[in-house]
Amino acid sequence: MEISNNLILGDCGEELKNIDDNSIDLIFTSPPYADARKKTYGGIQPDKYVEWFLPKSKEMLRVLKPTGTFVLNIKERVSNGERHTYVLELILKMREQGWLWTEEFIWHKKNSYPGKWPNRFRDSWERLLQFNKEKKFNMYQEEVMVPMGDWAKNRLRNLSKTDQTRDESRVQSGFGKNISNWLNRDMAYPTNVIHMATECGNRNHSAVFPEALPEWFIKLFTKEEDYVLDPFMGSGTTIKVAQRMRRNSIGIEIDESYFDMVYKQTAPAELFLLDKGKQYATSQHR
Amino acid sequence: MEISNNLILGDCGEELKNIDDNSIDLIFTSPPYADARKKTYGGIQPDKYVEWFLPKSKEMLRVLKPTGTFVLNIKERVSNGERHTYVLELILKMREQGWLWTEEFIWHKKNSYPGKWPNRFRDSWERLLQFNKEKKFNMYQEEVMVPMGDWAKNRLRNLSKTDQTRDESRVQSGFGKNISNWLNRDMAYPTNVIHMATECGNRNHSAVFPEALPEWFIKLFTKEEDYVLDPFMGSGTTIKVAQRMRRNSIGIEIDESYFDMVYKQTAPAELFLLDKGKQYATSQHR
DNA sequence: GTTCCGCATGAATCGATAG
DNA sequence: ACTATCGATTCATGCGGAA
Repeated sequence: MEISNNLILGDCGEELKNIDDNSIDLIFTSPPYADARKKTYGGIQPDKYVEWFLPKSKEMLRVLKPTGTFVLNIKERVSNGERHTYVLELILKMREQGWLWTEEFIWHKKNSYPGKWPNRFRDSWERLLQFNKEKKFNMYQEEVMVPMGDWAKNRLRNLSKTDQTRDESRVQSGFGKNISNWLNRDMAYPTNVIHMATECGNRNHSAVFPEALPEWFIKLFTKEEDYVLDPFMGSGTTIKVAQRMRRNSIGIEIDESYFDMVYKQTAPAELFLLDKGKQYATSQHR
Repeated sequence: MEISNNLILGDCGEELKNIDDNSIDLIFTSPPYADARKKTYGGIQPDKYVEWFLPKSKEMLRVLKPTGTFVLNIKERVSNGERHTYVLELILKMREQGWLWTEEFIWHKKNSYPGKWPNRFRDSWERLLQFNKEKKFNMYQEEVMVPMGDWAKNRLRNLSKTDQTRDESRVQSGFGKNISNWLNRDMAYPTNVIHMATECGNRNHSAVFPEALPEWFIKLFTKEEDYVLDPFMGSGTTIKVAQRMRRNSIGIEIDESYFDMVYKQTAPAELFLLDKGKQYATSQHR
């Protein structure tokens, strides 16, 4: 089966109109936050954010399948000493558009931006708002199961301290393999709090979220050959992960340099054939 | 200096009116959630929650000192497959009342309520909404500093393995003191995500939150002899912690059996004298 | 092949300074 | 007075070079 990767240069408010009704299984996106990324985006004023976003979310509602899910990564900025309320207002307005506000996941960023202020600590979480079109939607919970609670830690604690310290390599080699076998038998469902560090800027492409974040939601809400859309593609993290996971993907980006970067980085089919031994289609670019 | 502990039986909407303007340093409370605790609070309907709460928050605004803080522990319930929006609406309405929505802390509940649903994971976080009266408020950040990241681990790793394993008692006695000195110099400020397990319900009164939660905010926003108010006292966790920390406290509770329980459990002054060797006043009950 | 240390780098926020 | 820009603050992370 061919997997397509469709990259579109343009404003998603316009480009979304060319996408069919009820054709997308998962929309995962992180729109530019108000006043952030000024250089690449226009730097939307916090007070204008809702009216800027609503026409786009209306189109997203149209293109999403009834069984599909929209996951919106967003966080309000501090404005004049207060958290701005545009995200709250956005949720209320999107419900009026017809969206169901199913859940709010928390992304806990362990390595948040440093800094010190007299009246505030560092902000180390972001919202992952889950919206749906219908009450019944596709969710594949088993795909994101995790090793159970403190199980591993407890087992390790029971080993003598000497064993732990004297030969650390054990844990990473043969001994570790045993552990991972046991782990498979003791998996639990995750919660709505996701712990993930942001990727550090040492690599060239500094993405705003780590690949593991879209990967988690793609696993949870789609299966292979489903359609994933990111209307604010940016550095293309969501799209690249979707392609790697054999999901059809559509990415829209208004900034040409971002678009070109993703276009170049999108792996040609040959690489996938070598890496995975599976058959992939050549990426479709426009 | 005498520390008072004032317990009031009644509806906080009424009883708050007897409290002086600008007299409270910290309001920390967890109001009955919509539809929860039906027996004691009549089970406020989600759709009526905001209008039920607003008159009370108006009085809280009046009694809070300009330098004071209101921390509201709340989480919206699932209603008809969606997260209900009453918390969002409450924030917007409270801002119209004059409150500043300074920050939203996340309480990550490590051991959240178990359960499995087809379209939803376990809910393991709650909101801790920080409201203020003025942009400038009292905040004692140093009081809640935490050991810095992997610093301790790295330093410990540098010690010879033998020292770590051969004589553990060292770490806990003289040797340990050196370490804790270093730690004091290498503390970091916390973030706005608070990791805390809920207390297991072994004790009779199943408290809504662990003592460490109000303790953290009492440390952060008050000093000794300041005034702490909990208008929805419930099992009295906030009040008991405040008293232990030498803060004056006022607790209001509408349910008589809750009230009686806290009244009986509030430690008499003699116990505190023995425990701490400091002078405490006899608790004032009304 | 390891492990270790040094270093640059952020979806940030405040307060002061400048227009 | 109100907005725009800038410096100072701070810490988890992962890369590269060194031992």
